Amino acid sequence: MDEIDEIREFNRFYTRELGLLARSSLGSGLGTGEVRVLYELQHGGPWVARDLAQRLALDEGYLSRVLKGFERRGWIERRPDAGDARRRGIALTPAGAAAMAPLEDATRAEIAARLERLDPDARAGLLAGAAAVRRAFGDPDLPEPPLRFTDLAPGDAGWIISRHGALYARDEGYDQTFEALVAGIVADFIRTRDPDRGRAWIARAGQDRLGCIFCVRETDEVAQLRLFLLEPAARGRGLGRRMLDLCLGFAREAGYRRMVLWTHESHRAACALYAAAGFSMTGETPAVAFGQAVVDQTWERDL
Amino acid sequence: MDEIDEIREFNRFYTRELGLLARSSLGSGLGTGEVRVLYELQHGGPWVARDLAQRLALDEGYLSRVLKGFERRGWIERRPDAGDARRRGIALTPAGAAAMAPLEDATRAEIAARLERLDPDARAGLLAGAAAVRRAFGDPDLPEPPLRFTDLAPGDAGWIISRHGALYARDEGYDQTFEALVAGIVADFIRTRDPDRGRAWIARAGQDRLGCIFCVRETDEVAQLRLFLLEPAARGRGLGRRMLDLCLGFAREAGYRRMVLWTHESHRAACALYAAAGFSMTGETPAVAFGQAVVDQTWERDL
DNA sequence: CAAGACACTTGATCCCGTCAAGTATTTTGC
DNA sequence: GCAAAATACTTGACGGGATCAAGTGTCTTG
Repeated sequence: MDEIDEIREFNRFYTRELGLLARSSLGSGLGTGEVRVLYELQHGGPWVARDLAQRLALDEGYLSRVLKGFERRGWIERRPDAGDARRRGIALTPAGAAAMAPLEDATRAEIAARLERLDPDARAGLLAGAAAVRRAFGDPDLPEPPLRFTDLAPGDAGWIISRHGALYARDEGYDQTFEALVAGIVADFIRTRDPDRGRAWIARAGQDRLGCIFCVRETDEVAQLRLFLLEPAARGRGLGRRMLDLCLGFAREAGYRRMVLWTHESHRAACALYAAAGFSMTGETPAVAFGQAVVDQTWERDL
Repeated sequence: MDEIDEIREFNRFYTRELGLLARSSLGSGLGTGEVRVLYELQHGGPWVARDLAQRLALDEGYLSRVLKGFERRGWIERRPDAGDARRRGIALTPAGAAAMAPLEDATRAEIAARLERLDPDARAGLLAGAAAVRRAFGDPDLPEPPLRFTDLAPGDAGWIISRHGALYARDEGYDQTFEALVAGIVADFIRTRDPDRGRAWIARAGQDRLGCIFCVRETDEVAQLRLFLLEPAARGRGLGRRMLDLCLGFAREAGYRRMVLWTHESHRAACALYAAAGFSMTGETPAVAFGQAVVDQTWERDL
C-alpha cells in the first residue's frame, strides 16, 4: 500500500461518492455532461466553447450539440466575439438560470443530507481534507482564505512551541531541550506580559496557522523581537516582511527606541529579511546550542 | 460560499481530476464500468453479483452483461454458492488478473506522473487530505493506521501544550495562563527528566497524535500521573485505559510504591477511568483556577 | 405450501459520447 | 502577400454504455 495505491483507493471511493450524489440530477432529464456545462456557465461567466470543452474534457462535437440544445431552449445566448469571428461568447440567460434553479436546489439538498449525517468534527475534517486535496493539486479555483494576524488564542502557545521544536529539529538538528526553552519563553510571556509593552501575533489563513512573531520588553527603551517563525509552505510570499513590519510598528507606538534580536547565521532567509527591514548585525559569536555548533548573531535597528 | 458550496466545488474539481486519470484505461478497450468491476474483483475477493452492483451503483442488468463478457473471455470464474443456488461466487481467474495487469500499470503510471509534478509537501498534504475525507465520510475500507505509543519527538511537547490549552479553554473555560502552566510543566519535564523515573507517551495513529500521558517522580516512593489527555475523536474506544495501564506498568517497574494524580470533579469520564483502574479519591477541595470555579480532586492507588 | 422476496438474466431501447469529415476564419511560414 | 496550417466550431455517422422492464429459477415467510 504505497502512495499510488492510496490515491487509487481514494479515487475509487470518491467515484462511488460522486455516483451517489449524481442521483440528484436524475429528475431534471439532463445528463451529467449537460449539468456540468450548465454549472460552469453559471459560475464562470462568458465562455468560449473550446475552453469549456477543454476544462470539462468533453468532446467538442458533443459539446456543440449540447449547446445547440440549450440555445434552442433559450437557456444560453451566443454573441460573436469582437475580433475573432470564429469564436462566440456563451452566457447563461435568465431563463437558463431559472431552469437550473431546481437542479441547483436538488444537488444542494443532496449534499446537505449527506453532511447532516456527519458530526461536526467529521464535517470540519471533511472540508479541511477537501481543501487540502485541492491545494495539493494546485487548483487555481481554490479561494485563498484571508490572511489574519491575531493575538494568542487557546492552543496558539503550544503551536508556536511545537513548530519551533519540529522545524528546528528538522532543519538544524536541535534536540528536545530547544523545544523546552521555547516553552519556557512562551509561558513566561503569557504570565508576565504587559499589553502595552509586549505583543504576539499569529498569522492565520482560515483555520491554518502560518507563523508567529513576538515583541517583548528588554528595557524601557529596547524591545526584543523573538520567536519569529514562518511555516515553510508560507515562505517566499512577503508574509515575513509584513509580520516584521507589524512588530516594528507596535514597538514604535509602544515608545521603544531600539529593537534587537538574536538569530543564527544559518538562517539566511531570515537574516536577509532583517537586513532589508533596516536591521544591522552587531555581533557574532560561535556557540554550541542544543547539540549543534552554531554562530549566534545579534541584530538591531533604531525605531 | 458555505459548506455545501465547498463540497460542490470539490466534487466538480475532483470530477475533472478523475476524468484526466481515466484516460489511462483508454487503450484497454474497456469502459469505466468494466474497469471498476475488474478492480473490485481483484481487490475484494469473491463477490456476489448483487453486492457488486450495489457497491458500484451499477444496474444489475448491465453488470450481468459485463460479467458475461468477462466469463466469455475467461477472465472470471463463477462457482455456485453452497447453500443458495441463486447466487454465484465471482472470482478473477489468473487469466483475468493477467489481462488487467497492463491496465493496472497504466493507471499506476498515470497517477505516478501526476504525483511527480507535486513537491513532497504537497504530496503529503494530498495523502493526508484524501485520508481525512475518507475518514470523515466513514469509509469502512480506510485502513486504520496502527496505534503506536512513542516517547516525545520534536513537536510533541508543543502539541501537548496546544491541545491542553485548546481543549480546556473549550470545555472548561480556562484562560491562557493554563496553557502557560502546562508549558512550564512540560518544559520542566524535558529539562529534568530521569529516564528511569519519568516517562511520557504520545499515542499516535499514522501521522496523527491522539493523546498523551506522563509519569513523573514525586518522591522516591510516589509517582505522579500528569498531563493525561485524549483527543475527543479518540475517546470511548478503550485507548485511555491502555495509556493508563502503560503508565501504571512503568511506575511499577520503576520501583514506585504508589501513584497519585490531580484532576477536577468535572472530568467525569476521566474520573470513571481512574476509578476503574483502581484509583480512589483521597481529597476534594473547591478552588478557583484559570478564571473558573472548580473542585480539585486528588486520587491515588498502590502499585 | 402458496405468496412474496431475492438473485440473477434477457430483451428492447435510447441517447451519450466518440471519431471523422466539413466549413469558415485566423495565424503562420516562406 | 499568399498558400498552408492551425483554430473554432458544426455536422454526420455510429457503436455500445446504460436503463427500464419483464422473465426465470430459487429461497424465505406466514
